[in-house]
Amino acid sequence: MAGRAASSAARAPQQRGLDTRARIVRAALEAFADLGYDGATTRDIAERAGVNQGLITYHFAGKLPLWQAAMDDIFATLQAYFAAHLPALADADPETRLRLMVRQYVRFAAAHPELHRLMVQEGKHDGPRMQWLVDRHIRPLYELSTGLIAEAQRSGLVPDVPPLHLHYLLIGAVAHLFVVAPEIRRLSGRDPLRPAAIEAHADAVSAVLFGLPPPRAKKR
Amino acid sequence: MAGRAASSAARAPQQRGLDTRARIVRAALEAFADLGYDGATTRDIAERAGVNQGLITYHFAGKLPLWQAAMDDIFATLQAYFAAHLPALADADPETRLRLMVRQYVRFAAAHPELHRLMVQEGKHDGPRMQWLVDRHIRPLYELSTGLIAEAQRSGLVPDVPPLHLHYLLIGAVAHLFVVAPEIRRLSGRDPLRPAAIEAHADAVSAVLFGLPPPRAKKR
DNA sequence: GTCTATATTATGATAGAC
DNA sequence: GTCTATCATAATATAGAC
Repeated sequence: MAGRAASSAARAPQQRGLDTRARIVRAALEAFADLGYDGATTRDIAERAGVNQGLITYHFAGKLPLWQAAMDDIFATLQAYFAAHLPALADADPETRLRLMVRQYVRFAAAHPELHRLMVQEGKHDGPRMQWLVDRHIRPLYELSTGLIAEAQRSGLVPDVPPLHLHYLLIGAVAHLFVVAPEIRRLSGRDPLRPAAIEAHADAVSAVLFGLPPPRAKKR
Repeated sequence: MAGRAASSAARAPQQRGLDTRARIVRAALEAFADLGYDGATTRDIAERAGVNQGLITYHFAGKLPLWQAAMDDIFATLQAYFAAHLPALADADPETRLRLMVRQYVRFAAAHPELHRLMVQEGKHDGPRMQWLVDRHIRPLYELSTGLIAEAQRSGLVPDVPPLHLHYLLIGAVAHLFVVAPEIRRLSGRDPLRPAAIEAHADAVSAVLFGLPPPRAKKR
């Protein structure tokens, strides 16, 4: 009884809270991405998470800390995604590796359009939130990306334009289709999040960035 | 006196109102683009326009009609911009004409980042506002753009990928840099809205879309 | 940990003075 | 046409029951 109570006291009091906390974070990601920081309400987030609004103040100190936790979560997801997929292409030639990295990035953007929705929401106006985001998450990714771009340019694999421009050009080229997926559904009746459409978009990005098709080299 | 009163009654009673109405519309464009439909408040819009909040109800029926008027305004600006610039390149060869059109589009996106901010805000979630926007403004532009893309593909000027994908790829590639300009300023210390940066971005888009540099053809 | 109040503030819309 | 004043509603945050 003592042992059971002890283990229960050491685990359960956190476990349920951690589950709830995670559900709130995921609900917050969707809400902030859809409606922006101001547009999203803690009541809406609590409702999406299936919990009471007062719990947000308990698990987080308020709306801003919740937003910060949500941003930490999505960037951790991004990092875990690439950590899981990059080793698989370690033994490819540089061009194939680059093409596959771009394809993985397209797939991630399709699987998590909320990341780019959040980045657009926050990138539009300077302020404490953006400063926090740039220092904590954006700058490290930017350094990594522009480093890879400069290397690819030295190898002649991608056009020799300023890495800053190529970096943001690529983000927009990859993500915009998925960011406005509901618009495209209404406009064309087709769903850009279908696997076939995702691969078609990866082909399209590869074609404009590297030259024509990705696996099969076509001569004409 | 009758004539003066008549002309005054036919003009002045509207003129001041029209000026105020236009100032409100411009303020609304900025607010909706920055904060989204829900995040933007009529009080904030009135303050940006330098008028009282009650005036919005007078000039527009409410928040939604104001949003519609703002969308009509920015798309009219887009149409006027291309109507003013396209005739100048009527007597160029097809490739030069395409390159210049893309450059003009880059310049417009830099001059009016609020258009793309608004499109991202509204393209994310379906609903009556998006339906109105697609039917009234997005679909006609989409038909025009994909028609031009298909023609350019038949001439071998741009990669042969689905026009839907190339259309949204291009929008993202062109506009994202300007949409998140404040982020880039904080990240890099450089302003993407400088004329030199705008032209550099047009060069970058041209390089990835058409192949290397724009005016001077480089052989290697 | 989770819930039900509630205090305070801010929103969209309206009524009426000028 | 433009303003001030106000209503009803909904927001964040907090206090306290369970």
